[in-house]
Amino acid sequence: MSKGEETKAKILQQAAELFNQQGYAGSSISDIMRVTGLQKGGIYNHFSSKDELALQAFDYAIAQIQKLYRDAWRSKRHAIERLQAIMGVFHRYINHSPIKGGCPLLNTAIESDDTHPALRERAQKAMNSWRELICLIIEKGIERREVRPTVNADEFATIMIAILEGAVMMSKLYGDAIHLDRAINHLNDYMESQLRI
Amino acid sequence: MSKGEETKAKILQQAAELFNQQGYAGSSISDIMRVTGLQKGGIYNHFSSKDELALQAFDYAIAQIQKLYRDAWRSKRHAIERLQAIMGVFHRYINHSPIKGGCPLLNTAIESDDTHPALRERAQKAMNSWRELICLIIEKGIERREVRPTVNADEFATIMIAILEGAVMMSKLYGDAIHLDRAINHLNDYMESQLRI
DNA sequence: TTTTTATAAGACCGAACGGTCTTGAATATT
DNA sequence: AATATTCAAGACCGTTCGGTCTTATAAAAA
Repeated sequence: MSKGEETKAKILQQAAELFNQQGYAGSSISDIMRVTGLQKGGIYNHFSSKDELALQAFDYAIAQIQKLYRDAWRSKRHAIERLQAIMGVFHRYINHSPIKGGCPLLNTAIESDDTHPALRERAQKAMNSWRELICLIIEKGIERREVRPTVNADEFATIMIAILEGAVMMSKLYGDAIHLDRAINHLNDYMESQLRI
Repeated sequence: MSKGEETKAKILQQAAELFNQQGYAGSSISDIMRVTGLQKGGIYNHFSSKDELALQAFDYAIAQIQKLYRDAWRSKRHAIERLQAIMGVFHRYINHSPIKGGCPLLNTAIESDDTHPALRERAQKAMNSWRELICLIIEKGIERREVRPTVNADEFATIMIAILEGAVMMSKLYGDAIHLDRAINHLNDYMESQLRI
């Protein structure tokens, strides 16, 4: 990796964290200069605009967590265990994350939905890929007789993601992990009683 | 209501809607001037700063929806019906709201948690009052033998709010009400199978 | 080692920001 | 009807915004 590529990666990492805490509208170029320790020239040499940086920083944040998901579910064979592994990654990511500020998908979805079409589209795609991952695990689980064939994968994905993201919002609001813990307990109970054969 | 009080109320209504769509950092005084049709003098005559307006606008938005909740649950006698009535208000509020942009509590919680302590505190209080309302309904329901005495009211409140808010995020992200509908169906099923005696 | 290229600094720009203050007009009070 | 008060307009202020461009230097290629 050349000097320039290294600088660009560092900007993305630090900008992603800043955006995740302060939002896109709430973060100025000066803020980015401060956290990166660079001047304007150093930033605009790699990104054509604040907007472009925001889009790439979001993609960077999502790519990071997607890698964690992939590793987690591949390490398990049973569908229920795979879903639990994903919840475990989510839990760890929120409580001691490489990118502070909670879930980038949640934060970006909330901020962009009425204001920033390009960012919203990226958030939609990230959400699609998460939903599809959950659906795939469940459908494979049905094939393997681990999950009841009556389960609607798409509906379960909605419920699972909604509870996790809603609970993160509450835990961050209070600075208390208990809400996310309750959400995960609820999902575990629900999977045992409604999904597992 | 005097002329001035009327103007102030109009500013609050329109600012609340703007903030709910664009966020606090994403809305400028010029934006407020545009939606209210007033000049700076007209706004700063009623509010000492943008921050003060933001706080009062949030309180205004929350007071509006709290009134709807109160009316809804008082119209029912059975605990399960009361919870369903609250979900009904939430559903209607999101889909054809007096204040566009989704749930102000969700939006404000997400934006304020790392950036705006005063606003965060207000969001915490609003969340507390929602949780307490749900707890109260359940505890009364237990007393009246409508709800199983084993139910943990506080835990249920977390789950109910998390699913609803998470699902609103998804429905707003996609512009598709299906996710919120699924969340409400899930909660209804859950209440029937786990709460109702 | 020399030459070329990539990289980051930072002065600079116009526009927009949040906020102040004076002033004329509209509204209440008497 | 006369007076006192409230109210909103809008010019104005210093600061910060996102973004551009030239330039010295560091890194890479020859």
